[in-house]
Amino acid sequence: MPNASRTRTLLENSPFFQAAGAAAMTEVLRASFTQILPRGARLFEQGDEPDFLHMLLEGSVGLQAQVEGSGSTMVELFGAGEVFLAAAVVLRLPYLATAVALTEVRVLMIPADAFREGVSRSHDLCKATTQLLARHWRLMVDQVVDVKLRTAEDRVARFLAHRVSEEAGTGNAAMPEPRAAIAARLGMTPETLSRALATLEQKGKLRRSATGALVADRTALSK
Amino acid sequence: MPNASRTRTLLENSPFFQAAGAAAMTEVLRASFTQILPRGARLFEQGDEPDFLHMLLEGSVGLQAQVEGSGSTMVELFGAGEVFLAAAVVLRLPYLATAVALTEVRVLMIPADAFREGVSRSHDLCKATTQLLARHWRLMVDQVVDVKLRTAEDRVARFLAHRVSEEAGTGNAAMPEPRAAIAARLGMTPETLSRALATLEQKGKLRRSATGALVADRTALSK
DNA sequence: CAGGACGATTGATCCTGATCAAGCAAGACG
DNA sequence: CGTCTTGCTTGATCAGGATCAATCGTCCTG
Repeated sequence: MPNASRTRTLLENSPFFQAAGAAAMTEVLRASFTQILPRGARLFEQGDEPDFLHMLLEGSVGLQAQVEGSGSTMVELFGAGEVFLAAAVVLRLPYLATAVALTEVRVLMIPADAFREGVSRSHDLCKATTQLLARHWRLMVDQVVDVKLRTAEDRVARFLAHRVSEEAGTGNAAMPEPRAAIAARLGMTPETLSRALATLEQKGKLRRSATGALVADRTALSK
Repeated sequence: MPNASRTRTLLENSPFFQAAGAAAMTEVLRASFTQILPRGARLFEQGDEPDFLHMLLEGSVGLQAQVEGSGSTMVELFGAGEVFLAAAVVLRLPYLATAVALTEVRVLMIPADAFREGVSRSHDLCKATTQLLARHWRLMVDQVVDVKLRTAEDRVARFLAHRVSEEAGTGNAAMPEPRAAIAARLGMTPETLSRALATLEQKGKLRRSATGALVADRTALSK
């Protein structure tokens, strides 16, 4: 399938597009364009004024926050179909984090002005934005609970279980992004992540396929 | 000042009310009422279907999330003027956390139906909601960064600095909520909070007034 | 094919903050 | 007015995960 039509399918099936409705979206999309970036590229930097709202069409992007003198973490990972950093765009406030391409990515760039105008003009688009932000808020709540309450091994198990449930069918947990990024998202070092994976494998909750991909027993993982 | 008019003032000055505009708000407020609850009361429970959007008029409320077998944390603290749990109301999804009154509170109860209808009818109210959610998302991002990257003592210092800056004028950091709640919000035990406060005091970044209230040197705290 | 370079894994040790356990101050109540 | 409760503080010990360090495997490149 060529890129153009795959983009359209992905777009139209995304929850955000669904909620906003085709009418409002085509308007906003008129000003948008797609871009392909290699692993390691930065979509924007912490502190920048937001010029674009992004929708990830393919690949994986990490939101990396750095703190003077204390290193950096991955605040969130986004996969294909996700629209991100609506918060900064809506508030016209500098990004709190840098967006890094963790794999090669194809990303739809929606100019911030066009988006804000769309939100102003279209009530449906505004409502869709509200739902998007509400969902994202809840994801962050989940993460806070995870980091504060669960052990490193638990967090890894839950992360894998979540990945498995996204990958409909096969009990396969894809981890296309570098270990260091996943570890940072989970609030641990790569060493700890590695050990947790080893432990889970040893407990039989996980095994490696011939290709090295992780195959998980979902029911075993969630407990 | 009697409660009724104080309520009106607080309401009209809140960022949410400002953004939504008086017209849309009066409509929504028609169905609302205020309630006074003692410390320890629960406004709603984790898992409940949201029946109300809440606006805190006085006092302090904590969002407490509990995890089977791993205890519970305070995900967020809300003070007077804050509107909370718009996310659950917007999505019609069960609350992820329990709301506990950490002091005696006066709270405006906005029926979820009335609010959702208001958002559907009024584009301004919808825009105000996106701004509210965007702000709340950023608060959670801040917290994730804090918990993952900073030491307990740093988090306490930053928390105090923030409280001081809210308390315009006097370098006074109010802590009306129980220590255990603050500690949980900061991702530590009450013991660790206590020790951190002692250390900051000893470093001269903090002192106690005659009444026992904490007085902080803001510039010293932030570094 | 040798030589790096980089990411993941494994091993040894250390440190922050949790846990367990007393003390202590202040209000509640018979 | 004593005692009981509750919340905060202080002390001693423990453990989960970080850090430091070495090894391994894979890919890249000359």
